[in-house]
Amino acid sequence: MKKSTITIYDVAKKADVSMATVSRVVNGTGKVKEETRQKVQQIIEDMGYHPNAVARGLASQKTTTIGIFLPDLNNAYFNELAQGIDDVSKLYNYNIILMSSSISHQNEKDVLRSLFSQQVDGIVYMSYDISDEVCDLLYEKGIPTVLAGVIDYKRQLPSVNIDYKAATFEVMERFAQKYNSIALVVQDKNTNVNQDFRCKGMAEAAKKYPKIQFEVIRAGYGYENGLAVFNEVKAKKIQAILTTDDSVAIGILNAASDQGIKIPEELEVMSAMNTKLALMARPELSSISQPLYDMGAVAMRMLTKLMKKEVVQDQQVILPHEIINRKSTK
Amino acid sequence: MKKSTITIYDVAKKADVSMATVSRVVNGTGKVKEETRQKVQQIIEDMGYHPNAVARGLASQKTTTIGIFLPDLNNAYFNELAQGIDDVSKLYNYNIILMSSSISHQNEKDVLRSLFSQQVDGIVYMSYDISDEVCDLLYEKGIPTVLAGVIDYKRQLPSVNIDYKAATFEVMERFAQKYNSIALVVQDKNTNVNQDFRCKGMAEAAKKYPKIQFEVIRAGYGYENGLAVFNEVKAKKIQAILTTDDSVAIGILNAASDQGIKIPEELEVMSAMNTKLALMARPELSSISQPLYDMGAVAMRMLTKLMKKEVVQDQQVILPHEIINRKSTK
DNA sequence: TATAATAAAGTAAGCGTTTGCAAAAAGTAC
DNA sequence: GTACTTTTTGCAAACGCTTACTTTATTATA
Repeated sequence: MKKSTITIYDVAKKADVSMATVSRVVNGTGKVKEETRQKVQQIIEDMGYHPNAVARGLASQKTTTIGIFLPDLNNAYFNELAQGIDDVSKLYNYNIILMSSSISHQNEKDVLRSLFSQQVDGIVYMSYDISDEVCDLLYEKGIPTVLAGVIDYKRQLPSVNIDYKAATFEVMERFAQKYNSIALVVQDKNTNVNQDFRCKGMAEAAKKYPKIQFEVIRAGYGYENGLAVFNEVKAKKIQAILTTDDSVAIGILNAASDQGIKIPEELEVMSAMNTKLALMARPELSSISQPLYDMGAVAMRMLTKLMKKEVVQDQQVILPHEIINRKSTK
Repeated sequence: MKKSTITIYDVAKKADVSMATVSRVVNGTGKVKEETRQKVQQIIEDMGYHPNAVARGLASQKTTTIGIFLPDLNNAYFNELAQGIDDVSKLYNYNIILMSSSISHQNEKDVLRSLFSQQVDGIVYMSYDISDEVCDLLYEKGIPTVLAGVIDYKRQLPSVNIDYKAATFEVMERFAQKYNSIALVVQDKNTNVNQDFRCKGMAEAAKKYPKIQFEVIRAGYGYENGLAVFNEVKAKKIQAILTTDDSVAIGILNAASDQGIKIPEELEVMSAMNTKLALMARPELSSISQPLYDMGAVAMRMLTKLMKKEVVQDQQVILPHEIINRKSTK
């Protein structure tokens, strides 16, 4: 155990200056004579003084802390986003308070409120979707917030995404040129905007290719659900499939292989997350590539601007996507 | 934008009591007459008052926040541990400040100090290993800390682990009964205690089975390194291999398949993390199972006790491991 | 050299809570 | 009704730092 904490006051006394001066050299604010600056700096180092972030937060009403909200700590999609956020936040010296809501939307508002009471300077919100309620709460609170990989219906909140609708359409169109039975696997949430966009993309394709049969299959997230959904795929004689979640796709892939169905010859599978799982799958998983890391990074960068009250003209960022053909599509 | 924040003072005024009383009902501390309690409670709800965690932290010297330190945000191993931590922390109403050190040990101490200045009540430290320096820093600071999935040489710090040496020995022994050329893939850090234990486990097996050739292969973490390491495996005609990292194992698996090497017939592969990746691999990856989620949970539980200054008799927890045979071993 | 600017340093009032201690109120026992 | 407990409450001092404002020192200007 060390001796009790050293405060700015201790430093001031030892340096024979006022706390204000010490504060100034610590923060680099205001004018301080170079000479005193050095003296104080030296003493700070000698004493091993480290400012108390909590006190600072209370006094300045800024915590240099941002809240990151995500539904699941153990999910490659959010983790890659989070990594982008984390790296940029480091660049700007922000600390991160993590809040996971573990699936249920129920307590989301409480979680958020807890973030508020922590006085975070800003929030990056990630999720499969965002409810109007949450969106309003965030908006009304007036605390800088940006959505990453998710978008709200009303477009009240700044966000960083790809164009889900267009991406889906592209894939669907490509499939439509070769097959007549195509499926989109979508998660069974009701209020999911992102999924909505995907469905719209498919609808558009369906309109353009009226003879082709387009199917929506609803399934949960995760590998097991992919495994499970394969039977439906098989029963319906689907020839090509687009999923949202890599784990689901891999489930389908593996279920197919296990049953001796050849991929991509008998079934083409494309996913839409392009996490690093895609490379580990066999056959390697084709995917719409969302630049997850970049999305996180851009979101965080935007948030720093918002927190500094800089004007950000385009608050609805759409990053380019790609379609990456690996071995699960022809 | 909402009207400016409501403080405990506002509530007190409206309820016509002192701040002290409001504080008491908020925290459930001290005696308050049931009648006033209800009145105040009501007003709190009506006004939508939420205590300011920062001020509270400053006044009480407790932030109900713990720091989680990990090297990589996007790594299934740490994520599963983190999930265990997160769930338990939720149970006890602790918030989480996340700090990732992104690989380099360089700035670890700074990162930790930043955690200190945030006045966290406790720390869960995860990493591939822990340097003596960091260990001492943590120890001297006297802030409750527990290591999860890692152990320090000196055993100064409480920790939760499996018995790496024994687990390795078991696998090695099993391999030794069938083959005469066996490898252990280990990460090329110098000061890695966990790896050390593994090597010791192998050494023991080597001693017991002197005719068998045991090999240590050094490689970095991650899928690509697994891919890369396969050539060495092949060149040395290794027949069975144990890796630390699932991604590395999958790299080996895939490289082998890609080159037409049959697994497990021509090469047995076992890993030691048993993240959910193991199930997604084809063939499914056999693995020593570390109960990662539980390790995280136990670590966090222990931390709560430490923070409450309860005595914890056994501070070096060893959780049982299993050897799970899937399809990559016979 | 006097005077206006400007730079450097200090003062002290917060920031929103908690909490030890004291005061007031409500019970009890006689 | 008095004296003494025991509850309830309120007061006000921290907690460690920032920052508007003031004072003092320094430099530039004429």
